[in-house]
Amino acid sequence: MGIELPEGYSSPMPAPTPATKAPETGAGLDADGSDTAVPLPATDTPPHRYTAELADRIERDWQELWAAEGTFYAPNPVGELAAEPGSELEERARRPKLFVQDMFPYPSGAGLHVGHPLGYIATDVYARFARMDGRNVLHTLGYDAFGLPAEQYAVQTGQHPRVTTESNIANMRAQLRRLGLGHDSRRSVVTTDTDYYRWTQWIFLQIFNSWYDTEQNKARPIAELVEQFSSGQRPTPGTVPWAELSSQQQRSIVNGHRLAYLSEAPVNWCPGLGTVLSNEEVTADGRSERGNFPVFKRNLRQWMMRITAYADRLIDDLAALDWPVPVVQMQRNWIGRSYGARVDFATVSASSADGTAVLPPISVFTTRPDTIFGCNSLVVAPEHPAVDTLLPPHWPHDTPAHWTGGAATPADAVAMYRAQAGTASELERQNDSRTKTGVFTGAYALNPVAQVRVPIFIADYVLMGYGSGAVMGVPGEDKRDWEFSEKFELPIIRTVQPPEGFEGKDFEGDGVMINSGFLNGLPWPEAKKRMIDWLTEHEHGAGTVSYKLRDWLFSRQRYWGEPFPIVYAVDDTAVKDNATDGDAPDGNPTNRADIDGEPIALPESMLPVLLPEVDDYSPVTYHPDDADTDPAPPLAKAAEWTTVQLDLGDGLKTYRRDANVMPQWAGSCCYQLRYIDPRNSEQLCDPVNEGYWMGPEPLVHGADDPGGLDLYVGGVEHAVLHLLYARFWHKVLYDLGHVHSSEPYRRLFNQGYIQAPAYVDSRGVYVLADEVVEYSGVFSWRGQPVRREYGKMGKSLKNVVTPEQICAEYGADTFRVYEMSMGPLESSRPWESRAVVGAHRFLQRLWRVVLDEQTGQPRVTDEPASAQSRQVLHRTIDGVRADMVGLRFNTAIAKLIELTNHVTTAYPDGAPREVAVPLVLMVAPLAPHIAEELWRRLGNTGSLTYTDFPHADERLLVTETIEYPVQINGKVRARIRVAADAEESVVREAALADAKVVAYVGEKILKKVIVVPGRIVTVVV
RNA sequence: GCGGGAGUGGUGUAACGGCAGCCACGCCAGACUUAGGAUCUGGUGCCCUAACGGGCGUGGGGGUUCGAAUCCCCCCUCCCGCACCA
Repeated sequence: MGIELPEGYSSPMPAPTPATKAPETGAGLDADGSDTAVPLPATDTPPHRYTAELADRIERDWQELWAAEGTFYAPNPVGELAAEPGSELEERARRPKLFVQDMFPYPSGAGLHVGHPLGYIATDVYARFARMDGRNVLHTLGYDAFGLPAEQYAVQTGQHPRVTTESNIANMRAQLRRLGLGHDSRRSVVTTDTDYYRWTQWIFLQIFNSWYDTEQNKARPIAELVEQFSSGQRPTPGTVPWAELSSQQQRSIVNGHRLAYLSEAPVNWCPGLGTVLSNEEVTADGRSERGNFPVFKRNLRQWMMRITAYADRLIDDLAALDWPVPVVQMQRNWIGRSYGARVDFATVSASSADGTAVLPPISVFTTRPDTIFGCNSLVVAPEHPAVDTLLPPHWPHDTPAHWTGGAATPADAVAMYRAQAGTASELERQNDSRTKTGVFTGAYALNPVAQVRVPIFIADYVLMGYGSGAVMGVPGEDKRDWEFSEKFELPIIRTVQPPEGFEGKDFEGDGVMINSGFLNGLPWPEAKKRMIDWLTEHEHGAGTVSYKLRDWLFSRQRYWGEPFPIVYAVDDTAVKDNATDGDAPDGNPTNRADIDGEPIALPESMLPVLLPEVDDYSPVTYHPDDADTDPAPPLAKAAEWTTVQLDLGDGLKTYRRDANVMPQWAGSCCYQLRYIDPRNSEQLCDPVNEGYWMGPEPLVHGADDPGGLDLYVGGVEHAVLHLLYARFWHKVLYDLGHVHSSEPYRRLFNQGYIQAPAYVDSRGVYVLADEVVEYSGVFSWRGQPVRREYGKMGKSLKNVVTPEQICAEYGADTFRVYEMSMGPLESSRPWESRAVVGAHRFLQRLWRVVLDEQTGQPRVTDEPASAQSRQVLHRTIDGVRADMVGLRFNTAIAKLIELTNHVTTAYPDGAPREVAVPLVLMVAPLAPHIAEELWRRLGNTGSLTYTDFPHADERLLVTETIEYPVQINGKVRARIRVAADAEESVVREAALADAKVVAYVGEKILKKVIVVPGRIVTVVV
C-alpha cells in the first residue's frame, strides 16, 4: 500500500505567495514618484504578537522537548518497551490503552503536499485528546518502503533502492516532524529493514506451514494434516494408502493443501512490467493498475495464497466491525458470495452412432435452479476444458446456418471463435457494445429435470473464472440469456409469472412459478428450495455457494521486495549441464535442474533470507503487447545467491532459492503487530503485548468484539486490496494462536481528499496556480483570463501547495487548525490558501486572551467569570469532548472559536483564569505547540500532554431561564423567557399572553398549542 | 446496468424531526496607519421597503407530522465502487 506522492515534485519551493490576491495598484511608486522595491516591513507589530516567526520558534522548541523527553512513548506491559519500575512511564502503563494508526505511507522522493498529512493530523488530534483523557496511547508511523518507485529509480540511475529509500524516509520524517505529530518514535518500523522483513518472512512460513480445516473452520498446522493422513483418519486422494506413497508423492499432496502454495494456473501476466499481478491489481479494462500496461491471462506456476478459504469469515466478520458502510459493501461485493446450486447436465453427442453416447457431465452454477424448466441451452466459457471432448466431427444435420459461425466443422468454429475472443476481448470490453457472441459446439446436453435436449454453445459472456465456467441459458429470467436467445433464435419460455402489465423482456423479480412441472404455483423462495432438494435427492446437483473472490497471486518478478524463505532441491549435475547449455536460469520454479519442483520451507532459524546485492535491478520487460513472453525475476540473475548449500536436517545438499519476491502488500499486512513490539527479536510480537493493545474488550465494545486496534485512518483506495489481505493474514495468525484478536482493525475511518484549484488558459494549458490572481471572481494569469478547475494536487496541474509553505507563512499550528476546520474529515474538499488566515487569526486571538502583546506577560485575572461565561465555557467543553470522540474536529474548532470570541469581547482587559485555562487545554490537541507555550507561560512546568482534558460541570449545562421561540402556523413570531423548570402549562400561558402572539392570533380560534419542553412552543390557529 | 454516498448563501460549511445558515473565507463599511497582502470593530441568504416591517428560501415534485434541510415515495444532477459474477 502506501500513498503515492506527486511524481517528480521535489522540495525547493517557490516563495510563499497566496494564489489569489488582488493586483497591487500603483505598486512600486512612492509619493515622489520614484521607484521603490517592496513596501517596508510592518513597524507597528507588537513585539509579542503571535506571528509566523514566533510560532516557528515555539514549535521547534516544543518539538525538541517532546523528542528529548519521550513525551509520546507508550509503555508496553512486557518486554523491552515496558515501563521501568519507578519511572514516569509506570503511571502511563496503568491507564486504559488506545491504539491509533494511520495507513502506512510509502516514502516517495517527491515530498508531501498539503493533502497528504490530513489523516496524520486527525489521528494526532485524536491521540492527543485521548492522552489528556487518561489513556495510554500507542500512535506511531512507520514506512512501507518496498515497491516499484524506488526500484524503477534504481533501474534508471543505478543507485541502490536502499539508498533512495533511506533518504526519502529521512526527508519525510523531517517534513512530518515539523507538523508536531506526537508519535512514539521507537516504534517507527520500516518494511525494508531486515529486522522487519524477517517477520514478514516468518508470517509467510506460518501460512505456508498450515492448511484450512473446513470442519473446524480454521487454519491448522500442516503437521496435523500429515498426522491425519498417516493415521488414516483422513483418506488419501486416490486409492493408494498413505504409507505406500513415495515421500515425493506425499509431499506433493501435502503441498496441495497449504495456505500458501504453488499453482500452475491462469495468472495476470504483464509483459510491460515484466511481472505477474494479482486480480486486485488489474483494472476492469484488463490493464495494470500501475503503469496501465496490458495484462494477459497465462498459465504460469506462481505462488498463491488461499484467501478463498476465508471467504465466508471475511464476509461474516464484517458485521462486528465499526467500518464505513461503503467499505463494508465493497468488501462484500469483492468476495461476491452467492447462494445457488450446482446442476449436472449429461452431455450427448448427436452425431454418435445411436445419438445418445454419454460423455462426462457438465456442471453449471446457477442462483436460480427454480427456473430450470425454462432452460433452452447450455453455454460454456470458450476455454472450458470439456469443450474439446464434446466436439463431433460434423455439424448435426439440422444446425441453423448462423449457429456455425460459417465454419465447416464444430472444431473449426470453436477454434475460430477462441482466436477471435482471445485477441479482441480486451478492446471489445472497452467499447461497451456487449452484443452477445458465441458459436454452437455441435453437441447437446440433457436438462436433468425437464429431460429435454438443449444445444451446447460457447460464448465469451460466460467467464471461466466464476462458478463452474458454464451456465444454463434461461432467457425468461436473465437479461444476458434473453439477448443470447434472441441472437440465436432459441425458444423463450417464462417460468416466473411477471406482474400484470409487465412489458419488458426478461423478468427477474419475484413471482409465482409457471410452465415448471412440479414447481408450478410455488412462490420464488420455496421453488428454489424445492428444486435444490429435488436435485440433491436425484443426484443431479446440490445446493452450493459461489464466490467472486479468487486466491491471491502472491509472487512478483521484481527486485525490491521480500525474498521468499523457500528453496528447491536441485540436482548438482543438472545445474552444471544447465550452465554449459547457456540456459539462463529463469527463476521459474519448474527449472529443469529441480529434482521435483516442490517447495521446501527454510526453518525459522535461517531467517531472515537477505535480499542479495545485484548488478541489475530490472526484471526483463517486454513489449507491452507481447503476451508470449516469460517472467524473469532479477534475483534469478544473482547466481551466487540462488544456488546454496544447506543442511536442512538430512546433510549438506544443494538447493536453489526461489527467485520471486513478495508483493508490496506483504509488508503492510501485519505492521500493527510490529508497532506493538518493534524490538522483539524472539517473536513477531509478544502475545501479552498484543493482547493488551489489540485484544477483544467485550466489556467496552460488546460481547462480539473481535478486538483489533481502536482507530485506523486512511484513504478509501485501500478498501479492498490492503484491508482484505491484512484481515486474511490476521485471521491466519489468529487461528494459529499467535494473536488474541480475530480482526486487525476494529474501527476504520476514511478521510477525504484535499483537492486543489488548477487554472487553464485559453489554449487549455495549465498555468502556475501560484501566479494566478483573482479580482471580483475573475481569474487571470499574466494579464490573460484563465479558467478554474478542481483536481488532484500535483505537478501536472501546477498547483502544488506544500506544508512548508503554509508553515513558513503561518506556522504548523495554524496549518493543523486549518486542515481540521475545513469540513468533515470524511469529505473531500478544495484547498484554499487564502482561507488559512482565518485559522491564524483565531490562534492570534487565543494568544491575546492569555498574553499581553506588548509585554508577553499573562493578562489573565483571578476574577470570577460571569455566570454567562461559565455557561458558555461548560457547554463548549461538553460539545468539544463529544466532537473529539466523534472525530468532528471542524465543529470542535467552531465551538472553540466561539468561546474565544466570547472571551475576547466579554473581557477586553483580561480573561478570567477559570475560562482561559480550560480554553488553552481544549485547544491543545488541535494546536499543541501554542497550547504548550501558553500553558507554560501561565505558570506551569513541563508538557500538558497528560493533563486532564476539561470536564463539563453538568449543573452549568442547564440554565435558570429558557428562551422559547413561539411558532404560529410554522413561523417563529415571538420569543418568551420563562424559568427553566416551569410547568408546561406555565409556558403555554406565557406564550399565549405574549403581546406579539396575541396580535397574530387575534380573533382566531386556537386549534392547538404544543409545548416541547426546553425547545419550542407551537401555536396552530 | 447494479451497489453505495451526496445536493444548504458568492465559497468551505453548521444545524438530537423543533429559531435554517454556527464558525471561517470573501465582500462592504469603519478604526489604527505615509503605507497594508498586518491587526482590530461592525455589517453581510435572496427579494420588496426610505424605514418599521414583510415575503421567499436547504436540487425538483409529492407524502407523513402541530412542525421536515433532516423521515418516506418518485424524479433530476453530481461523486465513488463494481461491471456480462450466471
